[in-house]
Amino acid sequence: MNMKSEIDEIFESFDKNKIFKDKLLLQSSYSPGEILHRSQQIKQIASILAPVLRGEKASNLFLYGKTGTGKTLSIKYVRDQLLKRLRKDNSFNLQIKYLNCKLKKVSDTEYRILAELIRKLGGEVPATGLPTQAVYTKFIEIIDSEKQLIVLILDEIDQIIKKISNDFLYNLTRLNSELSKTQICIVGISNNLTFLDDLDPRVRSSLSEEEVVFPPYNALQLQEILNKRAKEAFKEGVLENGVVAKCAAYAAREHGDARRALDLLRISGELAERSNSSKVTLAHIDEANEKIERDKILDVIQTEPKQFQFVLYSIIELSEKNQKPIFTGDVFNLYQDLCLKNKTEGLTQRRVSDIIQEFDMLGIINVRVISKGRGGRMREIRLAIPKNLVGKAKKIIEDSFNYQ
DNA sequence: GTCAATTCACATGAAAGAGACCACGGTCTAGTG
DNA sequence: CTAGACCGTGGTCTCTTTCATGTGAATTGACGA
Repeated sequence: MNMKSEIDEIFESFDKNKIFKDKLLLQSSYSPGEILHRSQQIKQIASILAPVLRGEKASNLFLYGKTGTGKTLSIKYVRDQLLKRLRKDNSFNLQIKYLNCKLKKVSDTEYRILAELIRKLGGEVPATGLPTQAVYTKFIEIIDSEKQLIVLILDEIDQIIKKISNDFLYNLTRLNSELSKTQICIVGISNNLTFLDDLDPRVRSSLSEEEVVFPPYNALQLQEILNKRAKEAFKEGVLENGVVAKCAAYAAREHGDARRALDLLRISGELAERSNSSKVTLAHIDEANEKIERDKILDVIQTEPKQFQFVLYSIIELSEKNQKPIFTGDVFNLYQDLCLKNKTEGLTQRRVSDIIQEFDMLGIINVRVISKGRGGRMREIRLAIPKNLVGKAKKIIEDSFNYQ
């Protein structure tokens, strides 16, 4: 977004780097050689998937746990170990493919998931234009072209259900019966604990032949994880006493999310670096915590399409004017005025209603459906942007008004 | 006073349209031998 | 004769509209005490 400050940031950290030794270790994409507090789960996964080493189909596996509890990390670790072991004894063809269903370019449709899978398996599919059935056929073709064993790891598998339907997974689980040579084994990962309940029973039983649960880390475990990485990532002595503990405590409060803890630590370090401090202090953590929150919100606002921004602007205006909670009708009216003033075609109330709901999901507003008896039934909307950000948010939207 | 029907102002769902993008196969055109 | 330009058809995707149905409780009005 603001390119300049990002560039500055990079230059500075190269220029007079007093804080970091190796920042990469704090990036969420980094996978450590050793995973703390997950040996139990990793052992489980390994023993369930072990049959593939003999060329047999393993049970379908289902992993669940909240975000940042090491699911992805663990499965990738096991995958790497399996592949490493395999190389020594290459008597059959094993493929382990990891696919995150939530990535923007992937998610959403059956077509794209299949296309992405095909691409991972070395095929070519155009981004659009083909009938879905054709892609499906091609998928089967490419899988079944030779005798092999495939392990499909589908991360954030709950997204598939939400966006597409049960049918897709159902087809996937039944794939084996359509294949003549190849066998396929599915590992589903979800951070939605209730996900299994909404699942079609047929899918559920076959998808979760085996389950592994990832409990959240507690503050102590988080601390150990952070400590281990911090030792490598930071220069000696730059962390003030209690910094790690505080990061861990913050993250533990957010259902033990290790990724969050690492982000917090990294951004604290960056802030310290930028403010030319030689130490990362407790204050930096608070600052970082705020920054993460702020960036998240402002970024969302900025990248939202125009109509969404109009709606949000209406909400902001209204909630600034009166302290009382506001309702769908108010927002829609003001929104229409706004469109009129800007000579823009407005959306229908149906659509605006959906937009409001989407904002709720993004966490920018809080919404509750209430009934005022004969006064009707509507959403009660409250802005969830911190007060000190409202002005900034408004400005962002105003700026983007002026651009067109 | 009580109880069921009514009514409001939307929420929520389903389906379908518009417009952008794209692949594929067929046809046309121009360049080549 | 053939490679490449061009076009029409039919597909997906996203955002949106249209039409339909659902919904929770205040209000109403009939009813009985």
